[in-house]
Amino acid sequence: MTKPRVTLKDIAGRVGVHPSTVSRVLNPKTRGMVNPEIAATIAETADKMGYRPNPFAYSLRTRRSFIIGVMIPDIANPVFPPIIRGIERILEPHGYAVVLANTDNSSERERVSIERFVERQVDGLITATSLLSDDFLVDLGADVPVVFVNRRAETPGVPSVVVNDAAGIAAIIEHLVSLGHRRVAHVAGPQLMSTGKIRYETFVEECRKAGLATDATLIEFTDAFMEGEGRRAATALLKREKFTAIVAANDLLALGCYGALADAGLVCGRDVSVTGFNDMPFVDRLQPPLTTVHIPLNEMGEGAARLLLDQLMENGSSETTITLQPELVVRASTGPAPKVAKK
Amino acid sequence: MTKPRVTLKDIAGRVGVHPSTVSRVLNPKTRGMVNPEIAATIAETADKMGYRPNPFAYSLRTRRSFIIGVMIPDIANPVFPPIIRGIERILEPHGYAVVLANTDNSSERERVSIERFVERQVDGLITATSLLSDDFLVDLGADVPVVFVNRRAETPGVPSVVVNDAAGIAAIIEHLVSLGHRRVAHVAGPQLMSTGKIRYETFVEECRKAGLATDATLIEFTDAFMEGEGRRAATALLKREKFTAIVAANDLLALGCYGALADAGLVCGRDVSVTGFNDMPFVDRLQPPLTTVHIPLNEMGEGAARLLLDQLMENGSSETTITLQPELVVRASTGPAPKVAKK
DNA sequence: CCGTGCCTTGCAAACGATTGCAGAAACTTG
DNA sequence: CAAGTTTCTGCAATCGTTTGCAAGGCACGG
Repeated sequence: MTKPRVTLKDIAGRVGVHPSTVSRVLNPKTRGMVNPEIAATIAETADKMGYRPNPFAYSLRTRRSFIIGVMIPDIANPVFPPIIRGIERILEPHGYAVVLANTDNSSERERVSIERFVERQVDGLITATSLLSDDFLVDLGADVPVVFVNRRAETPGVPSVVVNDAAGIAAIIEHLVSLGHRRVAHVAGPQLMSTGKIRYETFVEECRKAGLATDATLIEFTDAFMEGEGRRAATALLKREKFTAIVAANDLLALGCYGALADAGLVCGRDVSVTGFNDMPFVDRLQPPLTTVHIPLNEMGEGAARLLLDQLMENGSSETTITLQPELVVRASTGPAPKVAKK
Repeated sequence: MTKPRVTLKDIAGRVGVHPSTVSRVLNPKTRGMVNPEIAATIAETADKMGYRPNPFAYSLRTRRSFIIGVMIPDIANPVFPPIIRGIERILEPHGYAVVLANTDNSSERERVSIERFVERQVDGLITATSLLSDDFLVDLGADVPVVFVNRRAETPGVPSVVVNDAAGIAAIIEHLVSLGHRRVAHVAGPQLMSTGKIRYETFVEECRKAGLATDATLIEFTDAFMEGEGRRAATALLKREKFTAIVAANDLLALGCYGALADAGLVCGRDVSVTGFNDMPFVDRLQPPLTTVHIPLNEMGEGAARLLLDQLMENGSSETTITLQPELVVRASTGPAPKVAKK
């Protein structure tokens, strides 16, 4: 029993004008073209009849879908929901809908997601921590505006919003040094991702500057920013090295470290300190609460959405990269270095 | 430099047939109509030319968008991501894209979200823990199939997937009784939501059956399933009553109870036991780990998607309500009742 | 050899908007 | 008052599909 939708023609018939006139009235940009009196009548009856433009007809004609694709590794990772809400907060008022794609860190799934997006003719793309190289889109022959979030673009000119990873890592090292730690291990993120790479490089650099131990064996790389990998890496480190603290490249990896420490019968924050990165929701409620670097997730989303809008509206977008400042949050997972480095 | 998309006409021109023939070949249902040899040629060149159907033209003609709207309170609430992934796992292989709407528990925002969905001509709707009455859609004059998840429909015939709340609450009470608790408080959910209501009613019923205290003052209602409300409610309870355990209507409320206990200088799990509901991600890592009722979030999403597909395909869908069984998970937030009920 | 029916295929009309173009009416202006 | 200009509105094409209808070709039976 669907009551058929009201169309421009219906309104036109009612008012006694041509559909194109109705179209012009209903489009703010062209409304000025038509006689104000008639325009008022049209607008009124359109309203009265409950007119809703048919998005397909509109999109077919104008090739604008008002859909934005957002590609993330996994919505179940608490880092992403706030980013997404930030994106939606900005985009929704402009009439855009957001379609999500979870890739589970698989570059294959990234490919098909993007292909799906292009098929669906999204007007723009926001992609978080992607594995693919910058030019994945030109390969597809599509010129969809893209914004990276939490991933630095190699190509200059590709807009992205990132945090100052180096500053965050530096703050962590400084904090650990002030607590007396001298041998600090690093559970590094995937080096294919810009965040993983920069955090690792900064870690090495800052340790050197601070005069800390810089043995290569104090570092263990992971394949993915996931808890399981963190656990594996920390276990390996505990097996081969002595240290009093672990700097994990993000919170999820830190969570894995918690597990490894528990397995080893060590108390996190007393025997070994652990730090994370991101300050994702709920890490303040962990056992123990995690010392980490807070990054403004909401603003990252909003920034990405704004950069995208800039491109969509062809405003000579002034800025192309937004860098946000992180902030160290000290909680109970870090404490004074114990006298003797635990094995 | 967008290379213009390949259309049916392009292919037709290349092969030397009419576009409608190409259309028939590319549509599995009508492919049988056309000469197999020609069909093969067409399929091949379509493939070679990289044909991608224009979704707008298709939707305009057929009035199917292949978009499903999913309405939830807040994606940042860890209960929902697994549900959403479940939905997508089922829907995506059928070509459907999912558009999310966060309502922040505002019925006003629910209204506008639904209106947006209808405007966009979604093919179906899945809505989680909605405040609106069952018939919100008929008011809109739209006949979009709907499935409720985690919300019981009042109207019979409206498909929904829910968990057996009563069994969950019963298990909790049984557990608390076995630990020696006699005075148990309840932080009840909003009574406008079916889950809040059923859990509350079952709580009262089970307390009575088990011979526990049933003072009305042992119960405090909340306006929303949110941490802040849980904290407020638990604080109020602590101020006016004696009890040794709190049954919260869900995990978020339980989290609020944690806060209230900490404020009062009480140790959760020793002085006062706390239970939740849902077993959302990360509650096993809380301080202390939360005793709660596990519900299969992924399956809820999958079930909802399947029920929706049933409606979309007009299969005489056999079942209309899926009820999933919950399971008590005992962790450290519950312990033996202390000798003297804490005030 | 012709009528009947099936198998293919093309034609053209939708679906519901947007928009360049042209013409009619109204208004300036000298 | 004529010529030119502006303002408004309608016409019709277009976006890329799908699909009812009709017609051509061919085989077959009588």
